[in-house]
Amino acid sequence: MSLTESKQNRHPGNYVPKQPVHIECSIEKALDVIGGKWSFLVLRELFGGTKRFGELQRSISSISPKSLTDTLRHLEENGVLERTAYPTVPVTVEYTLTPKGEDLHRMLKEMKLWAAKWC
Amino acid sequence: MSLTESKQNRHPGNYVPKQPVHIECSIEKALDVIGGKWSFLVLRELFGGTKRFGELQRSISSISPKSLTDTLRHLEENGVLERTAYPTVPVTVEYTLTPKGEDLHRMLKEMKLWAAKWC
DNA sequence: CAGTATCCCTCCAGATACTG
DNA sequence: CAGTATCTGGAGGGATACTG
Repeated sequence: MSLTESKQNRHPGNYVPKQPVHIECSIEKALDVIGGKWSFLVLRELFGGTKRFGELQRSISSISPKSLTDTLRHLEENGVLERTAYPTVPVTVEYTLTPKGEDLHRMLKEMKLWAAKWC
Repeated sequence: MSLTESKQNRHPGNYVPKQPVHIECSIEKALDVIGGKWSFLVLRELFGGTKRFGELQRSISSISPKSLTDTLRHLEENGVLERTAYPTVPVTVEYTLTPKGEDLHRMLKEMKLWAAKWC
């Protein structure tokens, strides 16, 4: 599945659905949030606490900066994480899960349980 | 996300990962099963009981036969559904969830709960 | 009925290079 | 450091026609 986003396109060339799709708020929405190729890997890292861009890039084997940015942006737009920039030199940026993001934990846990049982 | 499959390629041109990927048996595996564009829509139908190819095609808005076949095959390979063909004329084919497939229900339910709470 | 077989084309992932 | 800008191949999905 691919990721979708709102009409106003902040990200040239990425995450634009073929046709604007009305996402009914249910499984489809949940899958939109975690279904991306990298989403749950980023989330997994953030469950361990606040992380910086570089940290994420290093801990997620060879994700390109573009893919990481796209994924982070998509998660941010869906309100599961928060981006905070500190005006240091050079810039410092931190990513933290929101309560909505933390709450994904139960969902992910069910997935692990299912896989553990059947695979 | 896209779907992945085993090395022996039964489906020309579809569901072939760019590089063969070792799927660790966890969230990744669960996402591989339900993460496809059509997978959970097919599953949703089958939770309501056994269905035939044509029924699925009609109830899932305008899915092409090719995509439906691909999705069903992928779900079958992952052991979440079973295909049964009856030698009638014309052919009758039924798709039914396996226990492994039925058990996806808890997972899907968690997704709905999350979405209901936060969206 | 339940699929294959093709063609075709979109469009996104990943690589690379660059920058405030 | 934390990203953009740009280019590209090829998967993956639709449309259509056909068949056991």
